[in-house]
Amino acid sequence: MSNPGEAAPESVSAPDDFPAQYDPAATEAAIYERWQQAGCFTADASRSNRIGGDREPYSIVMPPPNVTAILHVGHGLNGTVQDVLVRWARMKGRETLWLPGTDHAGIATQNVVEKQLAAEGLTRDDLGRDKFVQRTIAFVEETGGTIIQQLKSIGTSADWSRTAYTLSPELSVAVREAFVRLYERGLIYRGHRVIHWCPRCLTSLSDEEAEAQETTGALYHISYPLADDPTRSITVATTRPETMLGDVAVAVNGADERYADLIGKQVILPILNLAIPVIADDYADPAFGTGVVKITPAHDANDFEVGKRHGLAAPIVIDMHGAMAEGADAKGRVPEALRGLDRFEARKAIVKLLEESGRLVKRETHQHNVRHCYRCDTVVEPRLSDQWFVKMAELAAPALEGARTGRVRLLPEKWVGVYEHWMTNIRDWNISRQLWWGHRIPVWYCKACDPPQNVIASREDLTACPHCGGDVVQDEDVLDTWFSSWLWPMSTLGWPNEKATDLRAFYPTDVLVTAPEILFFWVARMIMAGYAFMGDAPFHTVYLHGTARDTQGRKMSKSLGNGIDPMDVVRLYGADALRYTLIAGMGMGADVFLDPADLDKSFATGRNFATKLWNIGRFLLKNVGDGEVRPFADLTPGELTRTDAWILDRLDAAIRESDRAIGPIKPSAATWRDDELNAGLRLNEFAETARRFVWNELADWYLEASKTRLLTPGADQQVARAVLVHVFDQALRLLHPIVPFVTEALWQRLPGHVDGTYLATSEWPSVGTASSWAVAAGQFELLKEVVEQMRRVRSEYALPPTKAIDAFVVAAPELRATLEQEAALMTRLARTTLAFVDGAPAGAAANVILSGGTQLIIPLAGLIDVEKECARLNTELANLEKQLTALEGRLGNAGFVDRAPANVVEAERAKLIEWTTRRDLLRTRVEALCGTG
RNA sequence: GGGCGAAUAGCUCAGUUGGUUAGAGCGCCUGCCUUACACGCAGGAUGUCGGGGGUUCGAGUCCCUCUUCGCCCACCA
Repeated sequence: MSNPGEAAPESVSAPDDFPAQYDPAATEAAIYERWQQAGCFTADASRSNRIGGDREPYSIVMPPPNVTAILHVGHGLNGTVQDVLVRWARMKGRETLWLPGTDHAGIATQNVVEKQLAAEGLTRDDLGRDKFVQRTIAFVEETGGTIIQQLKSIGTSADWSRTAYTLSPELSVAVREAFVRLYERGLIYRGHRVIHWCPRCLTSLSDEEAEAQETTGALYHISYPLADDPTRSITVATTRPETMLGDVAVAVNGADERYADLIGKQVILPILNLAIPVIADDYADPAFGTGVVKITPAHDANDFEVGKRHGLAAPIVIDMHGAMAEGADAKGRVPEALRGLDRFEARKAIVKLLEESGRLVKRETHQHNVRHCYRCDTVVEPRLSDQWFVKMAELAAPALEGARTGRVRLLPEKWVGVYEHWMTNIRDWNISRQLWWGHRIPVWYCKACDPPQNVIASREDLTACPHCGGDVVQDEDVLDTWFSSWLWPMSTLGWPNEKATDLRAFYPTDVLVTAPEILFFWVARMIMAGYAFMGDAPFHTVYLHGTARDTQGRKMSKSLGNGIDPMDVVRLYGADALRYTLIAGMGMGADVFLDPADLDKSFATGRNFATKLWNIGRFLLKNVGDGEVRPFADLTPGELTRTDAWILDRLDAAIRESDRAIGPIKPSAATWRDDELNAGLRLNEFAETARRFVWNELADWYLEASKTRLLTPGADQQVARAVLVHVFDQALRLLHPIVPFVTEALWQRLPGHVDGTYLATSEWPSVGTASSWAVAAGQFELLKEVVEQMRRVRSEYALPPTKAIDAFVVAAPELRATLEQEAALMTRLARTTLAFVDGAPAGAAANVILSGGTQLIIPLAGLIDVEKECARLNTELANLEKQLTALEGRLGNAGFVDRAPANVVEAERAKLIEWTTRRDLLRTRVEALCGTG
């Protein structure tokens, strides 16, 4: 993390400041500070071409972490993905805005503060609402900035000048506006029904916040005797016997013949000895349990509906804390002995009472889902109460349509089905919470007026009733946190002020990056809000990334203690190592596996790569120096060597593949075309492409091949210097989105670097005029093949590097001329001298047939095991002949020749010629070396 | 119970509309401290693409089926 007390160094590019070992801790903070001072991440809305500027905008809103959160690997993963996209877009010349912020996180934050109070022996009621809110504000101010600082330390290139907060005055205006508009459209209403209630958090929850968990419970069969004939009884099955105190009926299916004669009769509710009716309702499923279900309207959402259909009362026998109590309509329903008992204790007590009275027929284990509070994991209690709801079907329609038409795409695509399923079966959203921390519901009640005028939703605080001027009181509840989050892409840009510059410049945004867990909580609702309030989707792409897991595949979590603190990784190996490891390890939507017990091993990939880059930089500085370098653009094709052509060709390939892996940056039309729907956002492919280029091509071949040129004064030395600087410069640009710090540090040190310019805001590479390099690049490929084969032979026969060997090359005239020119280079790279001959030398030798029919023969009299070499060659020959037979078969097949695409057939024909030549040569070698037997 | 997805090297995964001898990283084996890098260099091994059937000139890729694992949703008490 940057140390605020320490000024950023003047320059990090002094040549003597190039330590042999890369030290991320020393460089990263300073570089981040300079980016910020230079305003690299600040978006200029006026440049957006949506409001007359000269650039296309690119914007991402950051999923706001909870204001009191501490960075975990999940944030790291999420932030890094976005940062890669944002840095890429910025370098591609888009006016780029990454808008950060935090979420006030109603329940979560309130819980934390209540825990603090509990440690002091206090409850929120002891403080009272105002003091509690003040205390929470103070707590958030004190600790709330931590995650922002942590995000900075991993390189987050967000525009901090626009940092938003879901509970800020500006966003509160948006929340009220959204509420009132929906209320006025009749889409927000107050409902009296059974909702999910957390008896610990003491608030209602939405369906999404009440998470189902598979639980092994018991199904209790209880017999209810008939009122007019105690010898007969009816048996009900229930998982929650404690709720029977609130029973008002038992229901059977009207079509169930077993119970047809009982409908309309009365049964006696055990324990209470209360007569309740037997009713017929389709809700009772004859196939489940006994086919008889007890009806407890106040404590089960389905029973409530049944009760409503039959005009039954809804006695409440469990209070807000989950304890047995006589609530509304429940006079005399909770026996003295059970009052105040926790619901689970009461269950045991009631089961015992039933057992004693012989009413418990049987108890069987039963697998079922029990809902738990997503914040505190307490078993949710269905509770009858008045809550505010949003009618969702109307809002869902355009959001569903948006996904179907390709206005919004979801990646990976498997989530589309999940999204559609949820949208088409959407249920109304309970948005009121009985909390103190959050947006107060903007509704006031007048005692004097009659319905519906007594309920007033207002954008402004009300002190008097607009109808009668009398006293009003505001609704005590607050809104679900997600009611502010769902407006995030609009509210952070200035909505509801539709003239706001940022809103016009940057809405709709581009990509939303988040975890699939909050697809319904947040993403789907944002899309709905976008259509409802702005008439368009808030983004064109939703990228749902995977989860960080330990080596056993368990999700990293605080409670399991298997998490990794990203700050540890930053301290030990640097933010780049963290970022590279995460990006490289994360396939599209796939989870990332890390070992919390072995950080060294887990982050070796990223650490090693950063070190490699650093060392390439050191090599460059040492061999190129910081003297003047010819501009790459001034080089003429004739000056370039085959090696230069090859690396330039590879660079172009790397650029092309990188762009294809990340892009397209946005849909080519208003909606995504079918062939674009699944394109891009393969960040791991991007990482691998860039890595392969820098490491396996630039470092392993170009650098090695250029050493002599760089050390030999003359014109070619200047060409080599120019190409090397150019290619490394381009490579740093390519890698910058993934490993911004080390690339910036190196880029600043490149010869010719202009002070005050930053890689972070420099241009993304574009492909050169590759066609002029293609032939020479192909020649280098052959050279490379020769070197690789000579190395292989050396290794195979365990010939020490000090042992001098000659290799004979037999090649077609034009190839031979080329190879002869590169003899010195090949000799150096393979540590083997070459002789060019017309015929293959006799005697014991290692034999290699290369592409183009070139033969490599390495005489190894006394060193070679002829038998072994013959075996190897014979195997190779046999394989080749098998492949040839198959190939000939394919080409002899009319079906193939007629129906396969022309280019495929063409390629197969070329292959046939190549393979035939190779086979013939191989045969000759086998005969020469091993005899005809 | 409904829906969606996956099964490819020891591990994690690529393999885009069917078309070369199926790839990468990590791990593993061998040899090297070669003047940027041992956090490195060079070389190597490893797959009846879950089983079975089908369509096709051709199937890891398309269809059917079975098996096994995920994920999402759900008011069977």
